[in-house]
Amino acid sequence: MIMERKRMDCPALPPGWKKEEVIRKSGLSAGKSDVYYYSPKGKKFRSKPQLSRYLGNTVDLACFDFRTGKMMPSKLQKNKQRLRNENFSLSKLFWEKRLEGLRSSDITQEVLRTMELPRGLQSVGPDTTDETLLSAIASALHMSSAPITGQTSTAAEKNPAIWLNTSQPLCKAFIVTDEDIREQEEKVHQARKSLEEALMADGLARAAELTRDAGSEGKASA
Amino acid sequence: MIMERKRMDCPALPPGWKKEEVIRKSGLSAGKSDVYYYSPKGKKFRSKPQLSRYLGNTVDLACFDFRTGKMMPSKLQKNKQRLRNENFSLSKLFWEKRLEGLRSSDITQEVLRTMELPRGLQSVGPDTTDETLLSAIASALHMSSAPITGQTSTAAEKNPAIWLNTSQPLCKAFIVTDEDIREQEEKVHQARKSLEEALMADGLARAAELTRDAGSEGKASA
DNA sequence: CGGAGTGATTTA
DNA sequence: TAAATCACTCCG
Repeated sequence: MIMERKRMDCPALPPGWKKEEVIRKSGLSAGKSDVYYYSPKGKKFRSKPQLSRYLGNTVDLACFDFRTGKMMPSKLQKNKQRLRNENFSLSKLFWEKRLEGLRSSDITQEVLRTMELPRGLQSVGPDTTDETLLSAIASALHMSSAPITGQTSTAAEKNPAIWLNTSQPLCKAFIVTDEDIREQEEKVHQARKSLEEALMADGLARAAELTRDAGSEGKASA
Repeated sequence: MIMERKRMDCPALPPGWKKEEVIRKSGLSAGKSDVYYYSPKGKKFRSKPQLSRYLGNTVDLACFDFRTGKMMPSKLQKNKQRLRNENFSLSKLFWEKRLEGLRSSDITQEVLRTMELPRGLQSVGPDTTDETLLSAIASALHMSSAPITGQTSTAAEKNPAIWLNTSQPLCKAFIVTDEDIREQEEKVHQARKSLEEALMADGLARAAELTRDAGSEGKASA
């Protein structure tokens, strides 16, 4: 029988980290449980994102199952799917960002240079030849203008990578209407906003986490 | 741009019911939307089955389209077709379920005997007569036929185990239709699962608590 | 512990 | 496959 409510060593994490499971005793969720982790210094973590932010890339939590405290290779699959989608979004953001850059260098570009980027974004960023830019434009247009070609490419929508990697049927996407242009402008606007928010949020989160850590540890050691 | 996140009157439902549509803002399903309904008293409903269970026979939702909030006569056909097929083996399911209940009950009894139980549960556990089994079935049925007794137990809906603590007015639940039985088949299954989980969890929690207490007292008296 | 928001699973 | 339902996470 498992001992709940006790801080257990967690082999999947670095030495000194503990895991605790607390059963809810009443309310609608009676019987459900909450899982917490404690750093070697005693800081309490209540969620995987929180843990992730703290550990950064010192530990890869991609396969880490927060509830069980174990590495679950099976999760990798699902994460891959997720990553793919994230790459997708990031690709979109990145290229829309590029387009925007053609018109004006902007605040967001500044931000990008001055802070660490999400992994997915970095991997997309490096190649900036005209050819890839063109593909990206076509791709971006395609994604938001299915009606133009009459296509309904579910695959492309969910996995733009297939469009980004193919050198081919993008020409069709250039049959564009005014409305599509307007639509795209809105997309760019929203994308910029989203990106800024995401980056800001991430940066702030890290800062906040670190600040709190300092606070907690201060208390703990006091 | 449409204003989402606003509770709209829903003419297809009784007066006072509201409908809300919320767009998912992030994650894999970003852009998709969820539809919720709110009863006149403000209770939130997240799916048609949930709504159905609550409204029961007071409102016929056969043609009700949950997403749009409107009556769609076209839906009726499919429902009738499906029901006819299922009626085929309904009584059989019911009795199979009853037999299965005997077995399942025994399994749970094992659990009950091997660990300490919350006070309310103890009174239920030891007794294995047909009477308690009947009560259990009635209780379970009751959960899916709130309209019959006019009761609305949020707690019961979310955590069936809570019903084990109530001793009563289950007899009314036996005014049941074939469809109710079919639905119940699934309910019973889920309820049993939840119950076992809840008992296990609760038992473990108590055991842990006792262990800890014993430990503390030991230290204290030492 | 609650509950909104999102992931995971089931259904049509 | 997508839509509908259900389950869970995560933070207040």
